[in-house]
Amino acid sequence: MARPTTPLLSREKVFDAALALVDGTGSFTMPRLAAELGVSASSLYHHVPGGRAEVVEGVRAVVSRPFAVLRAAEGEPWPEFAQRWARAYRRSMAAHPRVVPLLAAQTVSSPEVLAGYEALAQVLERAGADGRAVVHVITVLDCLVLGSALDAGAPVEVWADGGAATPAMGRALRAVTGEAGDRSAEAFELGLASLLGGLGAVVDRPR
Amino acid sequence: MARPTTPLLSREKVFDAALALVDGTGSFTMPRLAAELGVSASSLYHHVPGGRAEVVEGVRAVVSRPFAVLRAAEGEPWPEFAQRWARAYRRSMAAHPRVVPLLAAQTVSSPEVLAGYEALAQVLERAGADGRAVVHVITVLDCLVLGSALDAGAPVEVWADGGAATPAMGRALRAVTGEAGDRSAEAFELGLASLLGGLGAVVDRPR
DNA sequence: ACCTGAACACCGTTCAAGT
DNA sequence: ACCTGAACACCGTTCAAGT
Repeated sequence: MARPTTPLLSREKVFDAALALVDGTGSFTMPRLAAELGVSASSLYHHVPGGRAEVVEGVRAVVSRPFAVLRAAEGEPWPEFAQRWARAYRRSMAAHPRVVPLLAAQTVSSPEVLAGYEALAQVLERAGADGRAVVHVITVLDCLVLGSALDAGAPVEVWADGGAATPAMGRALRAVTGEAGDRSAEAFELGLASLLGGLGAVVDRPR
Repeated sequence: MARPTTPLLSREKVFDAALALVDGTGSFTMPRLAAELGVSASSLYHHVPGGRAEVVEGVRAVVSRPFAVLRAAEGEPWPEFAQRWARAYRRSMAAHPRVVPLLAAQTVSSPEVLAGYEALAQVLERAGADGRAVVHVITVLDCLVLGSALDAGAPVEVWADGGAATPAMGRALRAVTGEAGDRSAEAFELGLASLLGGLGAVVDRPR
């Protein structure tokens, strides 16, 4: 067919298909992605010249969208916004658990996602935090979110079947399984509440 | 040469060489690993029948050793041990930043590393924490450690050169660069202190 | 501009063959 | 038991060729 009258591909289509592939199978390859789109592998490079790494970054932007568009309301206190920020970020990632390890292996360069970080930096700055405090608070929240998103995708059974080798872990897990609620999300909320308490001192009274 | 009188390889040698390769280049492949060991790729499978995934798990065990051998002292209070635990775990990982994304992509199955988690579970259990509390506390600390270890390996320049798009992040980072001290480690300490404060309520007064 | 097929240098893994 | 080379099905990426 060579050049079709209307393009078969677009960046959007490529990223969406890649996300669907990772959600469904846990990984993606350029040939499989092309097949899914009914196209040859080399066609992808016309729309995504950066190749595989650019596809991953595009998937990051798609997955992070609900988080990346967050902006503080007029006069919203920083702890409120930081809480919204961290929750939205984790939710975005945890909704696509198999994508997270893929993203963790690559540095953030998507402008949309960077804008999400900038929003929090501005709120902290306006609250009177100095540079150190801004960097530390964002780093800590980022760590908890990323760690929790990874955790949300990992199967728990590992610990349980350790059997004789990990009796205390086994007991704790048996006590929790079958309960309502999301173990990973609950732990995240516990951690977030603790962090926001502790971080208050750093923002409100910069050293 | 076929079968040598004394084996050329051992599991230890394979794991150590893989770690060195990842530390040095950021990744490893079976052929490159074999070349580094002066051996053919197919030889590796005699010592590591599980292939690539087993090598990754072996590297995890090597990297985590300083953490995995931790045990609580007689009568050591749980917050003290939890702090030692989290610090040792993060230090082990942050010492090999390029290995962390590799490990994050794969579920923990190394018995040595699982024993490290079991040690913390036992301390929490003895302190009177119920199953829910044990699981939540370990999960939260695990998230912070893993997130921070990933963060420790990521380059920061990304934010700075966003330029006009991320002015507040840029200001904050310029204020911090050139300072003594490790940004990632400081943020981790801040987060750890906050968490241990907040988690106390859950352990000491299980719901 | 956009798609294709052929080609290149690489993967991870298996397996019969050697000692 | 331990190492080898050949083989297999697969990668990511490039590029000349077509419309």
